[in-house]
Amino acid sequence: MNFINSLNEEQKKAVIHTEGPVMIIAGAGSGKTTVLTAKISHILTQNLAKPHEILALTFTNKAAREMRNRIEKLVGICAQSLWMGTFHSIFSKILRFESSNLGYTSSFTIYDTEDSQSLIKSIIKELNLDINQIKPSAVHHTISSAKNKLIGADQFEDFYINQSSANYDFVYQVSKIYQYYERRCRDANAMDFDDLLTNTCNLFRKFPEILLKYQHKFKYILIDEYQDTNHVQYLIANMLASKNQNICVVGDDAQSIYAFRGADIQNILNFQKDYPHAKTFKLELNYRSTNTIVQAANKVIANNHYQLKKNCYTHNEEGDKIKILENFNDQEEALKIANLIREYKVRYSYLNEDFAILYRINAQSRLLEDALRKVGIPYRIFGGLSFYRRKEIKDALAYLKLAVNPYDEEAIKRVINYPARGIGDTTIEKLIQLANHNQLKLWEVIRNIRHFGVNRFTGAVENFAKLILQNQKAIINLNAYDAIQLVIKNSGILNELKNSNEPENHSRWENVIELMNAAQEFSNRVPQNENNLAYFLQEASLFTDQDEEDNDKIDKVNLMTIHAAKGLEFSCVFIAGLEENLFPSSMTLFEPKQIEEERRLFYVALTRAKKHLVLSYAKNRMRFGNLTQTSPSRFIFEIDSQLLESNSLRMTPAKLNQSNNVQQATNLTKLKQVSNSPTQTPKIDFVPDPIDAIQIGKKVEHFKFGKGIVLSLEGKNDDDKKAVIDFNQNGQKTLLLKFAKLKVIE
DNA sequence: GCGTAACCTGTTTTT
DNA sequence: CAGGTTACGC
Repeated sequence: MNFINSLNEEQKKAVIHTEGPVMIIAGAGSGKTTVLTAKISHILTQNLAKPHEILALTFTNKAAREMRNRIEKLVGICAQSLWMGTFHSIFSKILRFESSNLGYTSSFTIYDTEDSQSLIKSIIKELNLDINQIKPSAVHHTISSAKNKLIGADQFEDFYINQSSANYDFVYQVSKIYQYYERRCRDANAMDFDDLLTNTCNLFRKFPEILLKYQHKFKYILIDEYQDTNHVQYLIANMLASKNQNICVVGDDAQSIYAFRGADIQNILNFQKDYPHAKTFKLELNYRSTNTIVQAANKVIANNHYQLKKNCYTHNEEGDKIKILENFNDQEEALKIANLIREYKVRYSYLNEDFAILYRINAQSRLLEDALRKVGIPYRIFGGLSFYRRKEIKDALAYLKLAVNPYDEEAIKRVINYPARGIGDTTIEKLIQLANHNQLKLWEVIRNIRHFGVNRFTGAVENFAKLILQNQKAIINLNAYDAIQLVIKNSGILNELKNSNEPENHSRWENVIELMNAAQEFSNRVPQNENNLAYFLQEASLFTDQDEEDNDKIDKVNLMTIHAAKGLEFSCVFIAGLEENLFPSSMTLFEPKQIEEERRLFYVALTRAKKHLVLSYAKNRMRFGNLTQTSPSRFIFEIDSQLLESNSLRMTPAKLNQSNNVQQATNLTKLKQVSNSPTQTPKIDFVPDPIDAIQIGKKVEHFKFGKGIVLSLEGKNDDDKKAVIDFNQNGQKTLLLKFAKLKVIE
């Protein structure tokens, strides 16, 4: 086979070993995608399986699409029937077939993060809890990680209350919210992102015959980016593979950067334990970067404790040294980067698209954009607000969702008064109350509003119900495009936007039109049986920033977060904002494990570069609206200084972990940030006995302290005045507690 | 019920 | 700085 001959020896071995469990550890730039594509093509051309018998799970839709296209070039049109996509999209598809077994209809809708948090927020309000103490985002995160461990609402309290670091109050409240949340999602015939995984898992556990069907169906299972799978994904993959044992996982533990989202690096570290007969292949030859870049990356990642042994190397040229860009402040940084891009374009004959500027947080893009505009360099920005998350698009989608699933509570709340029909917050609250008291679903109350007596708002609610019912009827048997046209027209959104005086509403109008174009494209693309609103909405819900297609072919510089850059490569990479507290992020400074994830993130950033690498930091940066002094990131100093341009680093590293004093100073900074009165200096009282520390607030009874100090802060209320910093023996692990908002870093 | 203006609060990363 | 929330006047 032609495509096999072009591989190197290791790659070839990994490709032709098709039977039994296989783990491929693929270093950055080692041709991972090539191997996966070749492997699937090999299975097909050897007639080991039909396309629809192969399940290939990827991390993004875009990765799936690209791989499918490449396979199609090798083996032809049959690649279209491969089961290839993200965990979430493949499992949604399975869940639509099997939904009735779980008590959903096949037209269930999907709640994105915003929907989930909005629902949690209303539950918190209904329970009369303080929104400032129990934050919806924190609750959602806690529920989400519980779901990823397959801990249901009924087991939640038992599970977490036994943890030594548990905050009883919080656990109790979340447990309650969790139970309501689950119930409301089910009533709404909606699944959140986590449900798409846990429901699939539960489906297979409860119905062995269904599991068996899919075990037989999928002769080969391949999983890309295995280092970023979470526990549920891991369990499902193992269940599906247990019959044929043909599971091939591909990944690089050094590039695991999604632990915050539940990814469990142990999945890849333990693969050999899970499958003792597994064959492991290591792809260590880097085709992408210069030797300088490969060595720098190796040196950095060597500082991590949790990793598989690997020796990445390259036959590429030595290449130029890594440049360090020191700047007075963040504005100067942006401007210098922009100017350097202009310079490099001439010196190395690069195009705009050969450049990427990577950063830790999306907020950093603003200044960079300003500078690029000023210098006249066109740029393309990835991430930020993706098309399907914009307000006007979500409004339009809400009407579409209601047409297939009127029970969708979040969709109802979104558009019941948009365009305005005189149904305000109080009315909505009343409707929800009616639903709760009568054990009904929100839609059932709205549809039968007259049964609950006649009010000022009855007519308005009735009209809304009529509109939804009308849409629901009208779209039966329509394809996605025709359905959208009809529903959008009925909704009155376009008129609302068109008649508005506000200038930004014109572009919103254009976006809604663009949504209709997307539906047309969808209807032309998908097979007949999937050409309906439910599937279109599913695609929209699971669409991510990283899937965004370039809609123009103009040569532009690329701007994105490092997370968004995973899997991409550029000739010249700038990493901006390499400062302590920003990268590594201030949120991660206390836990070695989190620092390791930040380091892997840095590793990912470094290894995106093919030829040139510029590391940049500013000595002053605007944060919280005021100027703060910074010190260069510890990660810069982990690179061999011989690999850096000489004399380029003028500042010395912040002294880390040298003594408790320094550690305390860091913690104080941190505390000041947390405190409501950051300008005031905290007074420090040393408390020799840890018991004293425990007695300060009732809520900490469940914590175990090592040696601790107590700080009294000049806060607005009593809670703000109390904080405890706890050091364990080696002075490394730090717990930071503030009773007002107990923030625990395990 | 709705619109505006002052006010508060808090910053990772995203399927 | 920015977004989200509250207070207030219509």
